[in-house]
Amino acid sequence: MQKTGQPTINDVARLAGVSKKTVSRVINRSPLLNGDTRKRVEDVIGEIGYIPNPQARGLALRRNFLIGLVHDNPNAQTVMNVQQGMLEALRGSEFEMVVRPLDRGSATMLQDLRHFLERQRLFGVLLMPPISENDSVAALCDSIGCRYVRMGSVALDDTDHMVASNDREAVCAATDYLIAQGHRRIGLVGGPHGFRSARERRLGFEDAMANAGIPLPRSMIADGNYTFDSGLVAAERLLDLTPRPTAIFSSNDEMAAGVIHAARQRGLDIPRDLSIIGFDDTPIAAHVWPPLTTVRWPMTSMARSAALKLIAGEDGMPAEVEEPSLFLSTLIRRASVAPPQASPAATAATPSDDPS
Amino acid sequence: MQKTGQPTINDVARLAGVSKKTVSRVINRSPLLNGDTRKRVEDVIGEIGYIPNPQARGLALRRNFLIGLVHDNPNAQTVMNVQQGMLEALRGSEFEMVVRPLDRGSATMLQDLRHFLERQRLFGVLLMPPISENDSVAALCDSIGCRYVRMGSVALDDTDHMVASNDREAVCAATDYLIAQGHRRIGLVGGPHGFRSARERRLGFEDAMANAGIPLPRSMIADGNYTFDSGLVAAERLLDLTPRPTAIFSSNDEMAAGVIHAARQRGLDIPRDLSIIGFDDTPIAAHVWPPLTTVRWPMTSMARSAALKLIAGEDGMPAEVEEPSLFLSTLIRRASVAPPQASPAATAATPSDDPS
DNA sequence: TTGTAAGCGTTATCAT
DNA sequence: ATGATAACGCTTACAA
Repeated sequence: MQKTGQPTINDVARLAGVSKKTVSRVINRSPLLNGDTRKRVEDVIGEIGYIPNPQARGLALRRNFLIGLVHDNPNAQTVMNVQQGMLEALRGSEFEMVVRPLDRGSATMLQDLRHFLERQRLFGVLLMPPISENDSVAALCDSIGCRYVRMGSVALDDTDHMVASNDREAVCAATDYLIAQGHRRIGLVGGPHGFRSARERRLGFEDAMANAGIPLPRSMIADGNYTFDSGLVAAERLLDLTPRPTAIFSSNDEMAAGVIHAARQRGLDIPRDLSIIGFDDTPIAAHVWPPLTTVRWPMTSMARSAALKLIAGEDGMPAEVEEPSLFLSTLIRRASVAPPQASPAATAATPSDDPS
Repeated sequence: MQKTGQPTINDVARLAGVSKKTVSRVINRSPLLNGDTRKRVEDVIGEIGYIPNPQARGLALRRNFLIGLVHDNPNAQTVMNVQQGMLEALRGSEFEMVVRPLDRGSATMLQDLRHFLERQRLFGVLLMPPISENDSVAALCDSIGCRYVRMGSVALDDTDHMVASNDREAVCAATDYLIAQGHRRIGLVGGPHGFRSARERRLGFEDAMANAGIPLPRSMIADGNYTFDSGLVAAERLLDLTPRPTAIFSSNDEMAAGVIHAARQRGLDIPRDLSIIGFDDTPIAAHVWPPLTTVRWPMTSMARSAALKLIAGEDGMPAEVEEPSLFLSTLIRRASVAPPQASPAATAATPSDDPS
């Protein structure tokens, strides 16, 4: 035992009457080792509670046991779910997770990231959207020799470097559901320009409307920036229309909460006067009144797979993990959707496929 | 430059025509150094983009540049705010943050933590509530020689080892506000047993009622476990009372959201028929309908101070940072509180201090 | 003010 | 199958 309290490999070697290297072999599960010696060493290790020092190990191996999580503060719940997924994958491995928020807007963002990566010499990083959508970020990781996996709402890279959800199809299906309920005048509260997710969700919405042969005037689309307030403002614009929409798809839950507020401020009843669907299935969706029908994407599983891709071949993990790259979202039906009211000017087009 | 690509201290030394040690002195800002030499070395460092290797540094210094965040998944927003505060404090320093969720319920929780700390040899940890309330956790850190700072809703330790909010007083003030509005029949949705925060908040509530001379029958208190559903159930119990409460203080926002749902399901209007106050000021508070009056505690600032305490004296930080240990919460007044309706059986006591 | 030698705890190389 | 020896990149003695 050294003064630091923690026993070192030398202590083990001395006590077991072998060389450091032998102990090292035991630690690293070298196959060419006498069963006896191994046993003896393992016993000593157990007795004195020896734990290899990751710093020394990392130095000798010229590598590092840290995995970075790089994000640009999307909503808190998403980040937490991703952290949880990563940690699940890393659990039991020798890797730890270090978190690095970045300011997407900042001019020095790329520099900051480079500094971080070069300084810490991270083993790899998990890139969360929307930063993950930035190709130069991925290129930077590559050039520095830092592994990476990107999370996105659409395939952003080859399967070894990304996990993706199918936002476009999921929104299309959600909109189909609205249409199946009898809605024709459906508004879209879109996400911010430059966000791939916003684009995919909008495309999905347009797909559904086009498939149903419903014209989609530009006025039925109002963009927000994924915040509550922007959702409220966008909804006001939409609800000012005459005739006003009977349903609104919001590109995330937080904006959907804003839509609900806007509707409520006008005395509109949800879902009687207005149906609403959100996206993300954050806790807010279930806690809002009425509970919000929304699209759930498997962020935790995606993060877990992403992390597993990162450490594939390391630390006893199978060299070629075949983790999935594409993940499916599902529509969570709650109470914010109902067939449209038979109000004047409503069923202008086809009074057909009107369920229940 | 080595094969790894990154230049090392040797490269700098060679290029600058000095010894490693001199470069080391430059890096560590040693005072006894010829200005010329320093300049020359610094130039070389800048030119080749040398960055000291934290692993090697840590090994030589027998220390580590990682700060742990240990938590037991309270709500996501709280964890995110704390992470943000920590990161603000660590920004620009050589420290990184590694996150470690723990399962408070698990029998092996203490062992898990010990393993984590011994393996990683963390420089220090920030303990979030409710794990921070566990004295054996702090004792464990101590015994391992890992610095720690605890976050809590009341002073849990000496000022070097904790940051605390004043939950009791804050809840007392919030309840006073309800009383000042004219409420007399006020219910409490309490937090789970074993949580210090739950206890403090309840005490604050009782303080206010006692100060106002309002009797507080046991039936006016229903405990939940800080979740939406438990808040809903607790509220149902309270609202079943005859006469029913005209106001409810909920020990956190998530349960308050459950209270709102319960009230709405009975056709009660908020705040006309029922006033509600929550605690935490999570995003949910502002996004619920009506916007929730709630108590905000400065978690980000607390986390920042906690992290600064942790690294006091290190990395160029002043040796004796006098970071505050006690933090004040504030009541955020929104739309969920109003004077009680003049309904039958209501103003039994004093029809006095009735504002607005 | 600067350099030399030794060491931090581990692994790779090359013997034996 | 096992062990000396030299790294890994940096810092602390201790000299000069």
